[in-house]
Amino acid sequence: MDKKQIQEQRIKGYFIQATKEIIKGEGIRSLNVRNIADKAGYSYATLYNYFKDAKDLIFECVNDFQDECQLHVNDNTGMLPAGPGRIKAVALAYASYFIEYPGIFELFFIEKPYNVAGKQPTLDVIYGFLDKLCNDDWEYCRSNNLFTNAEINIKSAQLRFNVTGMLLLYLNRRYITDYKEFMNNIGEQISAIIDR
Amino acid sequence: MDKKQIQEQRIKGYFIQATKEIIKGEGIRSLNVRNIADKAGYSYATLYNYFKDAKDLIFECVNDFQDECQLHVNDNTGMLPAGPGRIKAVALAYASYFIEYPGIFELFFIEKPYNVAGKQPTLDVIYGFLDKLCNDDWEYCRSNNLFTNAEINIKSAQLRFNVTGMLLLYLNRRYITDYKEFMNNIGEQISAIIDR
DNA sequence: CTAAAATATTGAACTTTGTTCATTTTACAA
DNA sequence: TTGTAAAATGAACAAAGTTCAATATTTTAG
Repeated sequence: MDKKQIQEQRIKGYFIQATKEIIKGEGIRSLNVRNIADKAGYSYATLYNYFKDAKDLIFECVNDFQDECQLHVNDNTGMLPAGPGRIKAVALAYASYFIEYPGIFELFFIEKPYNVAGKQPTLDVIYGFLDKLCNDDWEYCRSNNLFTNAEINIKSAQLRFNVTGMLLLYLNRRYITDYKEFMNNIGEQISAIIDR
Repeated sequence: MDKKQIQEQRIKGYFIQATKEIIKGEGIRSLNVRNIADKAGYSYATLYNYFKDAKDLIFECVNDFQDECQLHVNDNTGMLPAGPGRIKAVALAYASYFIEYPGIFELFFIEKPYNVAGKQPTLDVIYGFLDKLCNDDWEYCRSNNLFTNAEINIKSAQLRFNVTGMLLLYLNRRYITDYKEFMNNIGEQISAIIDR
């Protein structure tokens, strides 16, 4: 029965791939079961043989997007030396990823899964994602006594909440400015947090 | 033609009142033109004689909710002396308002109006709302040399972004904790910002 | 006061989207 | 080759936003 599982995973993959393309292209708002299925080369009804519902399918994309975001961050910060400077660069790269793909921000932070219990692990990793990206650098700061444990706890939390809030306000047009100015502002905020 | 305008405003008011009740009660997700019209005592089609579309109607609620939130904040902080201590209390009361009415947070920060140009003034006042609530206290800090202008700019921005981010993560279940613990955490964050 | 004109209200109907299910198609083992 | 299990599918339904022609009400002119 192993063949069956391979085939099932492959077809799930087609739907997930189609969903990811639409989220990255037109965004989450123009996502619907019919255009997902079209792009995957199946009928919309077939989708329900592989996923409980549409929410279930789109939350399957979270892990892939996290991997992709991590790559983007590594590409932009991997050459920097560990420490506070790289934390700033990581946070900036993290923000720029979501600005490039607003639909992914919506999926990560705004979309509500119907069945919260089943999706809780996914929601947890979203919450801790930026911390995970900075983990090595926080460890570096700790072991080199650049910050105390208490400082690290405060700073990492401030980074997480501040960046999330800025992105929400910017992407939802409550915070009107252009990209360049926004990146300057978020850089200032990040520096204010890290540099004390 | 003044009578006409009074009548039109009155009927718009019935729809707005109905919408506000549903947002505060069942939340934005169970809001639809048919249950709004039912509660207002009209047909759903009548709604379109008074509002361009459903988005237009629900954004009309923003001002009323801001007034209500301001009252809530004043009730909880009006007796305190102006200054940094009251800024903390205002930010906490502001957060507690949105926690009591998650639907109002969604309306303020997540809901997207189709016609962004027409709604931009509303979006601007949402962005500056917390700053407005704290305005007297920031002025107090400035004139008493408790903080420099630069500090006030940084701190007010940090407060705005940090509180918005925490509320988003908490209300959308990325940040799993109970109400009491959350209020402790947000108090710590606010203190870290204000107390330097 | 009445009839015509203007205005307001309304349900029917259309669109879009998510979902279910009975039916058809396909794959495969005997 | 054929019978059966699995997979794929379109028809159909529900919920929601929106439009519009028809109906009801109000206002106005004679």
